[in-house]
Amino acid sequence: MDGRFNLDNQLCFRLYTASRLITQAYHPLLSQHGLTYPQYLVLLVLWEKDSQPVNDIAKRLMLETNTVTPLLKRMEAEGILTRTQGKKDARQMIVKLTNKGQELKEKLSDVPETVGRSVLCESVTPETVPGLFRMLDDIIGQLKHDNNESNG
Amino acid sequence: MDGRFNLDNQLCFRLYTASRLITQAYHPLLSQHGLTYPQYLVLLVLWEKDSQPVNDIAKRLMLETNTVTPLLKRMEAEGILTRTQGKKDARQMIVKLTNKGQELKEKLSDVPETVGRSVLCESVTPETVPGLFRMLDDIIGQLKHDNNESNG
DNA sequence: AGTATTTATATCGTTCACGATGCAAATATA
DNA sequence: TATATTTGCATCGTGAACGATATAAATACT
Repeated sequence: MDGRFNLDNQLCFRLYTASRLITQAYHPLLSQHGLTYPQYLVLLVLWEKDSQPVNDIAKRLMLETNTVTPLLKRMEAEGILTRTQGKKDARQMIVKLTNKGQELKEKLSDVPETVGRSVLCESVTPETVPGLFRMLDDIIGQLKHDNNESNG
Repeated sequence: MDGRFNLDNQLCFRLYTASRLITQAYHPLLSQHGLTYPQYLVLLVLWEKDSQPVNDIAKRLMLETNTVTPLLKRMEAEGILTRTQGKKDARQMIVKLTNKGQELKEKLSDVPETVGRSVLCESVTPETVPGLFRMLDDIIGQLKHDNNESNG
């Protein structure tokens, strides 16, 4: 009768599950290089633009600095990047890839395609993906706005 | 040139972000009742069908028992449910809602609608949601299959 | 200049996720 | 019936996420 509480009707559960499972799909590809999925996301950001303060990385990933800081420290301990105090602004920590971090770009070059292929199916095709992206981007934009509003 | 590594091209990042943000949207609604989002998912499962072994709950949520067990223990400590050894099979722990757990169903009755409204936007409407569900279900089905295969 | 506020980052505590592993009960096989 | 395998759940260790809070540097204000 009242399907409000039905798990199968929940958008969030689908997003939560899809996110977990696709992260699991990345796992074998990343773990052989000692990386986790969130660490891979940091690399994507730094490959795009090297030498950024913690805050810019966090904003790009829509994460808090209290999530990103320990993550960066682990990556620093692995020799993937360096964290140095900013010169203009001594509060900032500038994050910069090491050679090892830059070399990972080549080593992981087939990851996007491999994972991309693994999600293609009847309803998810090169034709339908833009529509899916649009909906997810809209949801993200909406929620980012709402969540910020309710905090102040 | 080569957009393979562009964060904006990544499906997983969108799913990961959308999942996090929508979970954050649940937070104020759930935390006033002392619940987390994964705990709310357990309640959805038990409201659907009370008195289930740990394994059935884990399978329904597509989680491992080593994730679900501590979660259930915390909920037991809160007096939301009970865990009792199965009679037919002494290995099973049967999870059953307490009165408090059943009463939460009424107290949380407006949560699905509230969260549902908060994600509606131009491209996500009652008309387009079934298509979105279809794609997410396909992705989940695909990855569940793949991930199980690669383990054995 | 001196004080208040904001900003950038970090620390702490709690709760997931999950790989690896352990253990006891149930089941299959010899 | 004895032994091997499978199954259901739990424990342990690690790495996120994130709310709350702390701290120091930068900025605004008086």
